[in-house]
Amino acid sequence: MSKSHLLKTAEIEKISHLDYFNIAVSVDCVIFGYDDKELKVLLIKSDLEEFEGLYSLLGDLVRPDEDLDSASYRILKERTGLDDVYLEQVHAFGETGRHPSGRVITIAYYSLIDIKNHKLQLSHNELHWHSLGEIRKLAFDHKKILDTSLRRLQEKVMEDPIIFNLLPEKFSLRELQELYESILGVELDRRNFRKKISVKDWLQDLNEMETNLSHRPGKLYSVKKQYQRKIQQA
Amino acid sequence: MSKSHLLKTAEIEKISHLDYFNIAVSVDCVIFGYDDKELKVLLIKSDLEEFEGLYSLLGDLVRPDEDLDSASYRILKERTGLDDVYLEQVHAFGETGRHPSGRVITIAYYSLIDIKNHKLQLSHNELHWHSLGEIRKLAFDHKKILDTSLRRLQEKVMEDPIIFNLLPEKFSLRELQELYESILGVELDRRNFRKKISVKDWLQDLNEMETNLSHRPGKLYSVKKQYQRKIQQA
DNA sequence: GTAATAATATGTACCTTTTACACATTAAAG
DNA sequence: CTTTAATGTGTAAAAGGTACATATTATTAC
Repeated sequence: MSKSHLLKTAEIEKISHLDYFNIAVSVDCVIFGYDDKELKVLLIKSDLEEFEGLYSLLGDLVRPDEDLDSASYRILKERTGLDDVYLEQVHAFGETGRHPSGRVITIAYYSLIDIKNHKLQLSHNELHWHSLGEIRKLAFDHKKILDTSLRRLQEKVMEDPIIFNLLPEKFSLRELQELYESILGVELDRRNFRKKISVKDWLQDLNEMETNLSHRPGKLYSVKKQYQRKIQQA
Repeated sequence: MSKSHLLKTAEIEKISHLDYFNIAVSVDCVIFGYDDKELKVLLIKSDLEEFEGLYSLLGDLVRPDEDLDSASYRILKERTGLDDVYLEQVHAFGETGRHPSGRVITIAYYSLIDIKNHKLQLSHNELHWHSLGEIRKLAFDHKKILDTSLRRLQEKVMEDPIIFNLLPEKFSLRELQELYESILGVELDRRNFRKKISVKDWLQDLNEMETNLSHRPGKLYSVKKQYQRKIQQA
């Protein structure tokens, strides 16, 4: 059961005579990463016949004895090996027809991880990073979940210092700006961007420079300790 | 079952041997109203022994064949007789210990209704309007749900024309300002408030005046037709 | 070692939005 | 017709956002 959040039809039927307990609850994680100057999301090939060839988000059923938040942490840990991630609940999706095998409502979370730093065990898992621009269709209602999560991330990213979860510990202002541009889908003016960031006072100047570039290196920064929040409560 | 969203312990135990289907799903509605210059919320006396004397939000279990949104509409309709209301999903609350009788996760919605216009059948129902300032403690985790919903309403109310769901069809700018002040918990400057509202262009000047006042009456406005949205999608 | 390259770092003028604040007007009541 | 209790309105200052150009620096190629 932990290998997939998909329900087998037999399991649904076994309990369908019970009136109020034949709704299954799952958690789906929109795992955002940033690499190669593009915002990406971690997807798995759907193993459901109905969705052959399509990818889906990572999810699993919620266990009777675990909190919703814990379930999303567990899924991330099981699938990626990571346990030090930013996670935030987005929305509950519960239309009757959303799962072909039966009634499953799902609570969507998004998470932000630093692809480079955390080496995932992707290969044996059929997990792959997909650029957001290239995703047209996903299994279930996962495209809608992805869109909603991205919108939520966009709304939040200028207000709260969560973006640093997508970056390595040390980064330049250019890298930070490029990441903002990927998330927001707009180009930003460098001088205005730096002004705006410096007003927020999120960054620690490390007095170090980029290395291994074929041009003038930029200063390196990290996020100040007090802004390294990983968890977001309701 | 439709009379309450509370679970009887026997029902929980009957299905507890099933691994993934003994999570019940409920919907709880934070029903906001505005009357007597105060923001109010509709509560019912808890019929659970554990919460004797406490009030709780209106909720019910989600039926296997109904969408989450439909469930929240149904609850509102059953409890208040209203079917023309603004509803928006807020958050899923799913800690293991949140319901004393078993595992129940709940999806919270808030709704905005015009108390004066819609005469509810409150009496036979043990339903009562409570001023937000006076609520200290509620059954279950409903205080937390209420706080989260209010915060969400506050974030949204200056951006989207949803506030008019709390007012009668015709209202003065003073009434509108007082309502904003109740929701946001701050005092607003009259001239600046009017400027801000007029920029948004949400209002239709009705060329009518208030009546039955012992002072100079104000102009009456209504929200423009195109902003009379009732439903809010994910 | 000098020039070319490709980036970093920085400031100012303009415009828009937000804030603070005061006085003339009006309908009703006495 | 005076008092009351509210409505309706504008302007100046501050803060925040936008548009925009030049000097500097580490590296690479010659």
